[in-house]
Amino acid sequence: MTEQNQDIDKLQQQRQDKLAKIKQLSIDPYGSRLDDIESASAVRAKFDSTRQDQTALCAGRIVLFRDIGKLIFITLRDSSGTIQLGLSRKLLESQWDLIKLLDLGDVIGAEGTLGLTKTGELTIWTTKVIMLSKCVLQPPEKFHGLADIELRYRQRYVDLWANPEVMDRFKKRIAMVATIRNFLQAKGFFEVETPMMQSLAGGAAAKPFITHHNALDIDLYLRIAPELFLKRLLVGGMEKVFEVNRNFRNEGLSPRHNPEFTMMEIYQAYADYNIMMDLSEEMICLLVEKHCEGTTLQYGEMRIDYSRPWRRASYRDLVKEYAGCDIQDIAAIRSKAKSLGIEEAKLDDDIVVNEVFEATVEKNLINPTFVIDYPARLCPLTKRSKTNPDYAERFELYIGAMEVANAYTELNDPQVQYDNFVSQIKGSNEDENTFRNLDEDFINALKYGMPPAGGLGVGIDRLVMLLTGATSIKDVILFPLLKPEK
RNA sequence: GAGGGCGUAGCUCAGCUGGUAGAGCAACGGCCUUUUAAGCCGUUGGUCCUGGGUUCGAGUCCCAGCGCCCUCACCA
Repeated sequence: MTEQNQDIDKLQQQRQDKLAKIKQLSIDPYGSRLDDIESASAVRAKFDSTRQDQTALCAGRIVLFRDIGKLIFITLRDSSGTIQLGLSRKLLESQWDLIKLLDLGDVIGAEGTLGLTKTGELTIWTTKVIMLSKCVLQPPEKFHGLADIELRYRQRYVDLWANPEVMDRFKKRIAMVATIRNFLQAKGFFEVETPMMQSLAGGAAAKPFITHHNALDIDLYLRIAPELFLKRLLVGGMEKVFEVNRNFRNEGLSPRHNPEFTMMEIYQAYADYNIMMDLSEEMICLLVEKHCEGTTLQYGEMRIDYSRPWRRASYRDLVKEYAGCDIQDIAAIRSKAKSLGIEEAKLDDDIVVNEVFEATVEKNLINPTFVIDYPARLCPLTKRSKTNPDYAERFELYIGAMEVANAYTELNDPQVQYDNFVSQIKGSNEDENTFRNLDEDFINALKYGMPPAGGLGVGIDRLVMLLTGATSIKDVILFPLLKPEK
């Protein structure tokens, strides 16, 4: 039985009728394996206008259809781009019945001879059309594409071919992640995978998602960070490791936040946060060089200059510069906080300082800026500065007023780490609903001795946003979270 | 979670201070062998997001709900 019913709309019914007619021609409307296909861009690249004997076989979706009677021009799209097919009745008399049943949106293969039209358009003068998949739904309008934002996210499978810039952006993301992997592997980093389901969600201050394992009858948390497992690998003797994978945080959505997002974390034994700074600068500049046009990129209203060297400024100096007060001067900081409308009275000193930082400094950090040396109390997993123990050897990288990376000289003293965890748990309040657990096994690992190390976390989605000009994180995630319909 | 905006044909969009639903693309029929969002002639197509209410009359006004977007909050 079919799922067809009276509710099926007229446009769909017309296409179903064509599908039936294709079957009557003894042709499978859903095709089969097709070997030796060339991409549209590969065919464009190989075409030699001095030759008349070149052939090509392409496969893709019909996105434009121009029927001139005994001649039909089709624009076929694959992930590499488009190529024009010329279907002449003279050449394709035996297949003309099938050709008259083709619709916009159908997936077909076409084989023929390459040539140029009068107007110089590269064309496959087709000698054989291969039906690969019938499209029984009406595709979006050919010129505007799919514009409805909600539909674009819900039906990304249409968005990707209806709006070529969407395919291009995701291809860029894919290429950038590949560049990152190659870059790190060439430096001798091991790419590893650590648990996404954890019995303790640690390594960050965030609300986790909870799930349940039936056989063991235990609750598990989707990880909020891979940090504590990657450091265990340092203890295990892997000196250089990285992981690119999803983190999950049970928080609100925004143009910069998706509940699952891709984080890359890198750990390097015998290094420190200065080495991580150099590494991140080198890596992101490589991405700009390989995947972007020029070193100054437009992002929304901002023009961001990625040329090296990037600014490195201390947290304290930046607060002085943009808030006009010294973070050591708590009275001044509190009065500044009040003037910014921050309810500072019930907050700890260091939290107030950070509120002031976020309210005054962040929005000014347009060009890549390393904010270095954070107040130590904000950094429970970070080693303190030897020269001034009030500060931790930590930096955050800001680009386009957005935090894209966070790095430390990793704390490797098990006793200090233990004390930090305990005081952090004490400091957390109930309505915060943030899970803070003491990971005793992690402390145990540190007791075996973790080499001094630098660690770096990079928000891949945000980096891709910046480098592809996407102002919403949903535009760099293939299937962003949306509420289910109805 | 709070505030603001949006939801009309398969798609992209009009629709004024309330008067009975429109265009382009797509589709269908016709013409056309070098088009480029092909063109020309003709035709079809609507639970105006859902449910209430006000009104002689609601796409339009009011209330509630659903979804999306923006801003804010939590955070990366």
